[in-house]
Order: sequence, then C-alpha cells, then structure tokens
Amino acid sequence: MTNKDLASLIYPDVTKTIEDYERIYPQRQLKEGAIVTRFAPSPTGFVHLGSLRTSFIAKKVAEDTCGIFYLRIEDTDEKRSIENSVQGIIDDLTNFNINIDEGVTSQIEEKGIYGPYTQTKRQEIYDTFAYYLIENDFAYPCFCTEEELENIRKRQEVRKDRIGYYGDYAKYRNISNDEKASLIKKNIPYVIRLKSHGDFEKKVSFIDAVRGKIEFPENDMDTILIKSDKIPVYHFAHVVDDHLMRTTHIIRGEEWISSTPVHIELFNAFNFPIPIFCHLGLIMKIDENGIRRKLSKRKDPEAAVSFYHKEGYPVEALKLYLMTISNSNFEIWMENNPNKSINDFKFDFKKISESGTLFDINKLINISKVYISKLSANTLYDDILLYNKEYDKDFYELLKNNKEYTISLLNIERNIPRPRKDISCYKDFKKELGFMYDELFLSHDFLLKDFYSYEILEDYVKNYYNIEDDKDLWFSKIKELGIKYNFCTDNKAYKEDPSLYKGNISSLCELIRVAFTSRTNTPDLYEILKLLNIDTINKRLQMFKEYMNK
RNA sequence: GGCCCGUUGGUGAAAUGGUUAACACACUGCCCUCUCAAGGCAGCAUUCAUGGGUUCAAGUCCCAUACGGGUCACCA
Repeated sequence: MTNKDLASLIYPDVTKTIEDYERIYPQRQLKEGAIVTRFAPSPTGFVHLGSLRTSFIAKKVAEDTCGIFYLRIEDTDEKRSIENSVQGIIDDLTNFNINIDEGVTSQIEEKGIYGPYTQTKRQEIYDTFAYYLIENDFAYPCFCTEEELENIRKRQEVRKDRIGYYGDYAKYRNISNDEKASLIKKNIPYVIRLKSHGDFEKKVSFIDAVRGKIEFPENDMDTILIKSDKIPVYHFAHVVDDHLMRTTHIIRGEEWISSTPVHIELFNAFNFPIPIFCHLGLIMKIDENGIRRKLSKRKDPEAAVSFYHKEGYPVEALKLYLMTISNSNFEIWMENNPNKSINDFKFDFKKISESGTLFDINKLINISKVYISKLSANTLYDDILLYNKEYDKDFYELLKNNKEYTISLLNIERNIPRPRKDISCYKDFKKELGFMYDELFLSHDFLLKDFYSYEILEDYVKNYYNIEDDKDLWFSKIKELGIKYNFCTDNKAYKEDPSLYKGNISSLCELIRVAFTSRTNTPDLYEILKLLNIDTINKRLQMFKEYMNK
C-alpha cells in the first residue's frame, strides 16, 4: 500500500490538491514592503491586555506599510471555546479602535477573499493539506493510547532521555502502511502525527524580528498535527492558514518561540516560504509574594481589556501606553513631535524590548492625565457623556441636561499652556467634580476646624461676594474680609508666629471652599464660585449653617 | 530534567568598546500658590545579576554560574 492509498483511506473525501488552494488564494497584490498580519485569538473569553498589545502592534505595522490586518478565530479546541465570545473579542477591538481589514466581523459574518477566517469552517482545507503530508511521507497515523504514551514517558524519565514522541520511541512511525490501514479499518482511534525528518544533533536557526537570530536543535518530535476527531492542532492550522492567508509577519507572544522549529519544519514540508516571526515579550506583574509573573486574566482585573473601558481610560491613552512599552523610542518621539498622532509614528521591530515588561498603572495614569488635559472641553464632555451612558445612567442624564454648565466646568484651567491634570479617566470626573451638581451635593462631609464659622461666611456672601467681580477684585475682597476677622494676609508673617492669627488667607479660602464644595481641594475657587451662581451659594450657605449647628 | 529566551534604579528604558550611566514615570524635599493639579529647583544606580577572561579601555565582546520567564498536551 502506497502513502497515497493510505492518505485516501484516511481522507476519502479529499478531491482538491494543495496546488488548487494556491490558486484559490493567490498572492496578494500589495505594494512593495506591505506587511500582512493577523490577530488570531481563541474564543476563550475576553481579550487580554497582552493580546490587545499584540493586535495593536500587528494593526500598526500593517497600516504603516499599506498592508493588511485581519482577524482569524482559532476555535479548534471545543472544550475551551466559550459561546458568544467572538462577539466579545470584536467588541473589545472595536472599543479600542482596532479595525480589521478583513476576517471575522461578527459572530456569524466575515469579509475578505482569503476565508473562511474561522478555523472550524476550514475543515476541507485542513483535510487536503493533511492528505498531502501523508502522501509525501511527512505524516502518519498513530494509534497510541494514553497509557502507551504514559509508559513511553516513564521509560524516558528512567533513562533520563528527552521527553516526547520521537525516534525509536515513535512506536507507529515505522509500521507498514498495510498494518496502519488494517488498524484504521478496525476503527482503532488515531491521530495524525508529523513524521519528523529533523535531527536533534543539527541546528536550525531563524531570524526573529525582535531578537535577531535564534538557534535551536532541529525538531525531531513527531508532534500531533491532527486530533482523533480530525480537527487540527495549532501548529498545523497556523502553518496552513498563515500561508494561505498570505501572512508575512507572525506577531505573537514569546511563549511560541520554543515551538517555532516545528512550524519551520512544516513550512518546509509544504514548500512554503517561511514568514517573519516576531515574538513579543509578555506583560508581567509582581504578585503578592513579590514574584514576577504573567498578567493573569483570572487573578488580575487589569489583565482584561474591558477593565480599561469600564474605568474610562481613553482609548488613545491606552494606545499611547502600549506604544511606549512596545517601542522604546516612542516616548522621545512624542516629546519631539507634540502635535503629531500615534499614526505618524513609524513602528520599528528592532525597538521592541526583548524582556517581559512589568505593567505600570502609574505610567498609564500619567499618560492618560496628560492626554485628557489636552482635550478640548467639548470633546471631553462628549467622551464623559458617552462613558456614563454606558456605566452610570443617572449621571448621564444629569450631564445631558446640563451640557453648557458641564462644558464650562471642564473649561476651568484647561485652555492654557499648562492645563490642569487631575482627571486620569472618565470615571474620575464624577468623583472629582460631582459636587458641582446639586443632585450630588447632598450633605457636607468634612471635619470641622476651629476657624470654620458661619458668621464669617455669611458676612462674605452678603457683603463681599459679587459674581461680577473680576479675579483680582474678588481676591482683594477676600483679603479685606481676612483682615477683618484676623486672618493673616502675609504668609511669611504668619509662619513666624501663627498663634497671633486665626489663620492665614489659605485658611479663609479653605472655609469658603469647604462650605460651597464640601471639599478641601478643588479647581480654581474663583471660577468655581462663579459657575455655582449666587442661588446655589445661598442654598449651600444655609446647608453649611445646619451642618455647623449639628 | 532537556531545550530556548531574558537580566541596566521602585517602573519603563537610553547608551558605534572610549570622559561624571540619557530621558520619562513614581517617590522624597524645598520654592511658588487660595487648596489641589500644574510649574520651578534639588535629591534618588559609588555602578549595569555574580564571577572570571579578552582589551590601553567593557553595561557593551567571550566563558561559566545564579536568578526570572517560556516550552516539552489529542490547549492555544
């Protein structure tokens, strides 16, 4: 029995050849240097920050070179697949403005001529390519049971041999095709394994776009390519799909480095050109025990991309953060090009850090604060509105009904050379400035200090405050009031002997601030009072009185 | 255990083999200021995981060791 007979026995329905598929999925007609990349997640839940970074980089390099970025769903493991999670992945990408050129676009739809882009829909293709491998002596059926494999492993442990299915340990590698055929006809379950032609004593090397040359012993493991249910494993599907979809750069996590020799052996077996591999370092975190480990979707809320959406970090800010940890020259480039966007930056594989990066929320917060501080009040209003529409309906209504007021509020200390940086995410807005809305200013909640006095405050509102005053006049009146009640207007004098005074001007301002905002720190007090309006001020004055008398 | 990748301050990191190891974030102190944010100034690695070697000269090249990570599934 020939290899071809065996292949036909296993795959009786295969009618096409791999050459047919070469014609069905022709070379892409793209301009010189165009890079084709993909994001190929398993539908096991939502997108991990590390995956977001991978897809972001993949998208970026495709865009930079007028190439293609597509989404492929790797759902070959039924056990791990979670229903409807494809939509979750698409939503996460959409939320972060990572738009795909082709591939899966919804739970049921896709676009592009290199599809299907969902692996479980590509069975016919995989069958054909597996047929080819068997026919050409690169693969064979293996009938090992779990127990047999376990025994092999135990023997290898005793002999201190390398663990795995290879060489003389590969029990079914060299039995005749007739024997294989008869086992198949007896309905003995089997998998298809690679028939490795590699030699562990020899070296293969490949150029990794991030790390440069990486050298390995050749692969000599007869790894499983096709599971007993005829569904391929990653190694096989990756090689077939990425070739047929004409991917030029395989951008993936560094956990794949070790299996790259298997992939190279497969590319060679099919006579496919070998794409460029780009293995990215992982995003890490220091856990409670001080140990550096991969950011985990289960244990770390910040691992899930949806977390950033819920907190209200601007998409752009997260992108800026991902870019600063991905390309080491990005931050300096930004500094030198303050008016350019991330799209103008040319991504460079050589500037990717080789080691795993510790996730740094402080850096993200800072980037986000700077980003938000540069937004116009109108844009920020829209963003905050949109955020609350999804996460805080009541506040959303409040913001919607007070548009002009909110924009004025957001404008305080904004359109100036050194704008205020107190908001790091949209969620912060309510926390920081909610007191500006009567609906949220329900009660005073602060510790009373000796110099807090209703009388002074009443005097201030009745006799010193005028909404028409400009800022200088406003402040000189506060000073006047201060002198009347023995608040020191000279900071140096006050520092010399505080006991002579009730407090200094800061103290007086604190009293006013606390009474009308219930906070000890707010944006510019003059602007705040002006915006609050005299009615609100009087209302809060009464509330303050009640609070003092409690 | 085998194989592979990595290791510069609290964090991200820069540095054709060549003076005092950039910069950013964080932190600390001071100044300014009605508070906070911002801003200004200053501080923060006696040294690039450790030990050898090559060299007039090493963070940079070589070797060994240590540590961290990955991988060795009918998971991806």
